[in-house]
Amino acid sequence: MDVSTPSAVNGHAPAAKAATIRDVAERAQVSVASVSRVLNGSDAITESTRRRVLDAVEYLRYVPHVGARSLSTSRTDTIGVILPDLYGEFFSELIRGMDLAARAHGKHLIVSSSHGDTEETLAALRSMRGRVDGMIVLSPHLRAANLAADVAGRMPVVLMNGGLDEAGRPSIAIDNHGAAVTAVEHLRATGRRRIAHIRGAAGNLEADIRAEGYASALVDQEPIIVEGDFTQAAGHRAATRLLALDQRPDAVFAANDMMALGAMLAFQEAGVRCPEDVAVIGFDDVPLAALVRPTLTTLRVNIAEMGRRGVERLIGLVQAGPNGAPDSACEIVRPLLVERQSTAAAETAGSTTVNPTAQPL
Amino acid sequence: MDVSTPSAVNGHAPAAKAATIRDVAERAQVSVASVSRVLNGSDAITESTRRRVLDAVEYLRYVPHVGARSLSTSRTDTIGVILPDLYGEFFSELIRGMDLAARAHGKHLIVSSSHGDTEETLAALRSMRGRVDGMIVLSPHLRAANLAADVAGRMPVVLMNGGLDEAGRPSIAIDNHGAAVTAVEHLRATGRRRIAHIRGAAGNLEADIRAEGYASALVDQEPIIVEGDFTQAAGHRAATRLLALDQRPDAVFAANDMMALGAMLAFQEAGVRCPEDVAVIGFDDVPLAALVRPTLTTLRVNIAEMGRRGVERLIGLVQAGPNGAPDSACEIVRPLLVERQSTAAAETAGSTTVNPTAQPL
DNA sequence: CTGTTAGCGCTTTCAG
DNA sequence: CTGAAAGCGCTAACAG
Repeated sequence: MDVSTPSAVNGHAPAAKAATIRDVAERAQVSVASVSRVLNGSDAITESTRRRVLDAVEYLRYVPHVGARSLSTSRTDTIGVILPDLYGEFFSELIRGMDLAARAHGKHLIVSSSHGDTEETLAALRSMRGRVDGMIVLSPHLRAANLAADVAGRMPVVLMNGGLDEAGRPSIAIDNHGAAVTAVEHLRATGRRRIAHIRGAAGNLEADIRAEGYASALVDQEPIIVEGDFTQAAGHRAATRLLALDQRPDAVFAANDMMALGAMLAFQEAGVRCPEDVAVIGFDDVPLAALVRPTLTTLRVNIAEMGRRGVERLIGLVQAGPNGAPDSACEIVRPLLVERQSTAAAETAGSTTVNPTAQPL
Repeated sequence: MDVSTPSAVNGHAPAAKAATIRDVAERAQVSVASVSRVLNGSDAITESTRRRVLDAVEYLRYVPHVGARSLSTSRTDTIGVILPDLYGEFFSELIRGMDLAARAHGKHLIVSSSHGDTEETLAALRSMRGRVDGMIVLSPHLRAANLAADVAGRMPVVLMNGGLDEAGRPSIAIDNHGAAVTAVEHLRATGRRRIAHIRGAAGNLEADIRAEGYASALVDQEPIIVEGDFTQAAGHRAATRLLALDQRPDAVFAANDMMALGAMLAFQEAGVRCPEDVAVIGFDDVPLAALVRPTLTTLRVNIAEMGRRGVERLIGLVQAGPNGAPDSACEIVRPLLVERQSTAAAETAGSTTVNPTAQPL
């Protein structure tokens, strides 16, 4: 052993260049096939061969080249995720859930954001060819998502884009319509009779469905819908417009929590009390919802769980292979109503004068 | 053309199996080499060849197989990121910044979390071999990070683990010590004389350095340190313990914003006013910091920007190649003091009776 | 049980 | 300007 080589000191080969399976075979005096076998724990192998191989691996610090491996096995053990964006709690929770599930199955995750652009979605998808075994596509636009599924060709794809009408494609979607109805009904049940809606970005599928659900659940009133884009600032602006109305609403259903929070802030600034003067309900149940005062009633979506399910669904498809039973089901996630202070019943609300001097967090 | 094949209708080949470069060559009546040339825009190519190739590509919906390509070019155009966790705003912001930078340079991102475990960190690192051109490693433990850099062998690695003493390795770190000193000095400048510290998890490098910086900046007082773990709940517990002290502190420096918020909540519940009775300063400047009341003074770290810098640094290393000028610099990010209400000067604080009835968000 | 060998899909000399 | 052929590192028959 050439002790003059620095790294030879700790019994390792100089790592000028990463060792290949051939180097290992050579050093262990066996064929590459045997090395491969040992490393993949496949066949029966003589204990002595195994030892020699493992020693060589150790000595050379050999790490199999996944790229090469997947080229020959045509498996990558990686799943691709295409998101419209990476900003905000929704996506980070989703990724976390997916990562957890992926790890549990020994898969890798490769994430790409498309910035909501259909072209970019497709570009991202293409660039994943040969890099992943399957994909999960989130897109606020039905078209992009479906297109993506087409482009993918034989690669399994799970759609998670909020639409329920993914006929023929494996997908997971939130029951946006049903949840919106639940929101309105809850507001009515707590005594509100003039309910407004701050909707999400135009053209966004989920926003459309929630708005539609809202409208369909109204009783004795016309829809009062103001545009938003899922940001807190938009919620603030929308609420300001609502306040300027001749007939102010006594309740607001915001298409997500961040807008609900923005609206609450606007109300507060205007001296309009929540929930006494106006009730507010959000959607998502971001952690923040329980931290503000009044705490925010909302429709909880277990995002990480959705991510997990998406991954497991996809893994199922991958394992089934192209000849597996065709999976065309749309799994539905039903948001859960979480009642908090912001929609406390109108009649009892007035008496909720708990420690008015406290500095709410 | 076989019009009976469904997809032949829109002028495409049946996509039973993804087309390879050979299929394209065959259909275009050229060699695979020419196809490769056209696709890589390399050599000069006859216009007619180019056309034929592009037509074939279009017809076959050919997408190059990145895995195969990288096997022969030994480039992957992908950078790997190993994080201790994926939970919370810090990491999502970091990933967002990294993604932005990666996209800007036409690179992909592959993220893996190690759950803080050194073994897992190494495993993740190994599994990235051949999949990435370089890595960014975040680890709260110096050891894991350094080990990782070793294991990586010839692969460029940028460390982002909070330690400043990464002698000999390219790295990016927050000036935790300096920022902690700034926090203490700010508290003193606003009249506080008995400053406590809620520290981060034991064994966490950043937590250690912040605590040390805190202690070093004290004047005329002994350190008052209570343990935390970066969660809001820990901040709450820690504050409760501080309140039980014989001599209550008149200021608290929490090692991050979430703990600061938890502490504020605890103070509020105990009827202790902030900032009048006790000032609170956090670290990070999460969005929430500006939304609570009182708004939270904190040390802002531009996380997305850090992510961007990490990626660009790594890309630089990758392009420089193994023979590039050795880069052993530690880039330092200095947090910025953002003064808000939670540390308003003691003497003026009393008069800040702005609209006490407002429902703070 | 182990070695030989033919690819996986692509890039890249090296000759025409 | 274009084609033939040699790999990149690994796996998986197929023989021994």
